[in-house]
Amino acid sequence: MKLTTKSEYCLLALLHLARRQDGGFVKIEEICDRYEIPKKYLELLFMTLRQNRLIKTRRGTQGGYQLAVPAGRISLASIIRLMDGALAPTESVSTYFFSDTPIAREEKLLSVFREIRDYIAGRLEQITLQDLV
Amino acid sequence: MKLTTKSEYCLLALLHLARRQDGGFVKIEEICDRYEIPKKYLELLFMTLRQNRLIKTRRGTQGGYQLAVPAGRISLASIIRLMDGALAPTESVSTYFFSDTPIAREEKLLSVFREIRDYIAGRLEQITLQDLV
DNA sequence: CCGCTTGTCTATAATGTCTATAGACTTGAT
DNA sequence: ATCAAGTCTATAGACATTATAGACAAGCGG
Repeated sequence: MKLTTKSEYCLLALLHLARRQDGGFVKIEEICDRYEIPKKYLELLFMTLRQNRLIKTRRGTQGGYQLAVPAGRISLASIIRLMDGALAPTESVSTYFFSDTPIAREEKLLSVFREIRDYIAGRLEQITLQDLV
Repeated sequence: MKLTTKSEYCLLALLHLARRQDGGFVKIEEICDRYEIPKKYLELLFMTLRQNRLIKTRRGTQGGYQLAVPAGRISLASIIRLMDGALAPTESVSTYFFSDTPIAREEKLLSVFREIRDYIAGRLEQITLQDLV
């Protein structure tokens, strides 16, 4: 796992939406202003979030974004996997993004990194946006 | 932290040297053959390991590489930091490679990733090549 | 000393990923 | 109708990754 701005921007943006869940739709510019995120870039990232049903949108005046699911049901793991892929330190110990890497044949090395992956995944699956509001 | 082939190749190569510590110098070709590593690439990586005193070399016939330090004194953390940088999932929670990233202002998010960083670093600092021989 | 073998070092190239930006299009409210 | 938002596809610049090439240096065996 390595967080890029994709995950980081989305974590911030979704957290912002979680905090404004009461009101209507939140304009993207509000989020960009608050966290200094390039607007066009966040729009791109939001497309992915929307296609994966994490957020709902409305167009036009009064348009914007809101969470499509209660904040308590969106884990940090799901956000990061969506934006940056595997939580594991290397894909040879990844559950959802498995592929062979050079260390694949050294079982002891693998088990070290599997243990780390399990810790990370366990932790990030447990924590939701609600916990951070 | 994200392992690239740099770390993975070096972990394998150093582990191989750890297993052949008794004999003399190990030729790079032996390692490359065993793990299917491009020779010129591993030579490049070995330069870094050598400049950081993890390995010693001898040139010419009977030349090759060997560990410069007992296997029990080389942690996985030191290898990975050298080749791939921060163990932390993002540099805003990294001790040795700190820099600002977008999530820097959200203290709760930071603490989640700090906890993960601490786990990874603790684990990888504890495990040495000797443990994997 | 010669010639072979092995490591050293610098430069560079191919490919992929990250981080956007541009611009034409769609939808909804008034 | 018009304006204000989001949608979508394409593309580009910078950087990282993964090497490869080639000239050089050092050690060994005769």
